[in-house]
Amino acid sequence: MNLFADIRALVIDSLNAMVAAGDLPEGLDMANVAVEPPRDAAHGDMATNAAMVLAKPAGLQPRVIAETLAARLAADDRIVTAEVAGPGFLNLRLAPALWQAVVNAALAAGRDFGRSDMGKGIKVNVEFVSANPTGPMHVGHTRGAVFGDALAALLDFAGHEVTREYYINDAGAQVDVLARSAYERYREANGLSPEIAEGLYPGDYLIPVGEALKEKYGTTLLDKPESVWLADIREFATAAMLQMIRDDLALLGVRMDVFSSEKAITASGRIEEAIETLRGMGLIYDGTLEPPKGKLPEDWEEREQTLFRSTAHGDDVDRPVKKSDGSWTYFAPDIAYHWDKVHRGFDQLINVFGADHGGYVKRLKAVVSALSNGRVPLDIKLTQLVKLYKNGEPFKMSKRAGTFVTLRDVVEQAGADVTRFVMLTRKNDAPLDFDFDKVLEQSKDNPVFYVQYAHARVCSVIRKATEAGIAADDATLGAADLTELAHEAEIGLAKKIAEWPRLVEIAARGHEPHRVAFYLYELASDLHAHWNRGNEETGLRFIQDDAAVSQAKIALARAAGVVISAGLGILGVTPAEEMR
RNA sequence: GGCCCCGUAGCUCAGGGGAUAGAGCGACCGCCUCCUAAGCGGUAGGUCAUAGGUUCGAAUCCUAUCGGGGCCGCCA
Repeated sequence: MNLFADIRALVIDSLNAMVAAGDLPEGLDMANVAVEPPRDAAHGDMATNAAMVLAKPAGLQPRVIAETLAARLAADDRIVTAEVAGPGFLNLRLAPALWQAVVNAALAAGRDFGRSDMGKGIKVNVEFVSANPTGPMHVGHTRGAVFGDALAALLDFAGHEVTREYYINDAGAQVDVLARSAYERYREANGLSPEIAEGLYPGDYLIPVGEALKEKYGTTLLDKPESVWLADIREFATAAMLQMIRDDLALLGVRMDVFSSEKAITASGRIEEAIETLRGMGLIYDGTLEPPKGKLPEDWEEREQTLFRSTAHGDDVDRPVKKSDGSWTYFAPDIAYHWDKVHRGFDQLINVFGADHGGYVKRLKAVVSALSNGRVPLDIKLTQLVKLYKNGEPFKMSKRAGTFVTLRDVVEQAGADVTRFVMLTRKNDAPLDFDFDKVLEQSKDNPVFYVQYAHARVCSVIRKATEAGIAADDATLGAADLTELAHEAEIGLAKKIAEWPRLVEIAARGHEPHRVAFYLYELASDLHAHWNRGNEETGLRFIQDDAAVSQAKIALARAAGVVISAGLGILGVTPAEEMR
């Protein structure tokens, strides 16, 4: 049940009736007609811009349209008043029964309240994390993991068919470096001193891998040339790293549906297929690139390479797919991988990358555009840096030094719920400060706590009522007579609840899970405020002497709790039943 | 040099064509005999970086400029 959608439908019907009656010309585009909550609640419950949007194409004064529309809307028994205001806004007041019905709908649907079918039949692939399998996940990966997982959950809630996917970069030079690093740890496990040369991965996490290699190979690989052991150790170490990454993701409650391997795609011949397909479109050619403007690299020299004409699909320059020695660039398997995704029948692709991959956005969009003939949109969400603070001091992370702060460090200190919520209370493209001290604070300064507390209060009311002998189970609350729920403060809370289905669609459409977090904060705030009004006006308390009246009021609280629970579910945060 | 993101209250940030631009923190003043005061109410605080443009209407869209960050052919 989406009350805003219902009323918009009523407005559109009324406009069509006006067309039929000759009050409006035919053929008007009503796509921009919106029904939304007014900025100022004093204006009414909902406002529509219909008259202003249609005035110009209809060749009429906005107020003329608004007056006629108002008269028609007022005839519907759901509309109490329809007033023309300002330049042509139409402010609507709705019958209290509609808001009460929202409470009923929330109780009937439970955590499914707000689910949408806007994504029905749309297959979406959300690729996220895709960290190199060369070490544990760090803080930056954590943000991408949380964002991608919440976005996937949001799209699912909005009715899409969602696949969570991880692309394993297990074919490039970095996994050779991993193999060499692991080999040194293998030597170490055999009592030799490791030589962690410059450029190898120095982290301790490879020590157990070295020991496992000793278990498997004993001393047989010692003092053998790299050509003997590289491939085997690479495979072994990559598998170990991937398992570590899966464990890290599990700490956050993130589970992937599909792991795609760069190595497998390369071996499958997909690269050649994809490049030939592009060549058939005239988008592959041999040529040379202009040197980058500004600071010229010292060793710049012109070389002929195989290039992808990405400029034909919106990129700024064409991009090399082959190095001058004829081997593939990193971009080539990416082309094959995205071609593979298109071929798997997805209708929309979403990639979540760190902001340092910003330079790849245009060329990947060009690839997907070319290979899907423009059918499949690719949205790339870049997550900005996370700055960690503790005791007022910034935490540094440096993968090279082996001293970077890992996902595990963060989750063990802050907990998965807190980590997830905090990382979602910011737009993906804004930098994020993560202060361990603030994030663990139990006060209203901490949004995680604040929202959790609101949910716990609802649970508390239900417990108290039950103890007092008032049935407050969902079935009873769902059947409660809500006509008692008429106070302006109670209707106000119901209105906030009514915004939830609309919020879900807006957030899903924009691929913006942070909107859920902000909405939950607002809803929690409304609930806390309403709770405190009970101090002054005892008639607003949830538990009253009369059981039936109590049940109506508790139903309202429970409806808010249901929405908080559903929203936290999307964010991957457990709703607290009590605070400790 | 080019491309991408950002610039909104003292601070951290929402809002991203619509009415008088919001929240939290910090400051100040109030609220517990009462379902959790782990909370609530109020006051103060703004040339929405700047300058043009589009529009009935711009913090929001476009252009330019300034400031911050990121990226920029054989690294992944």
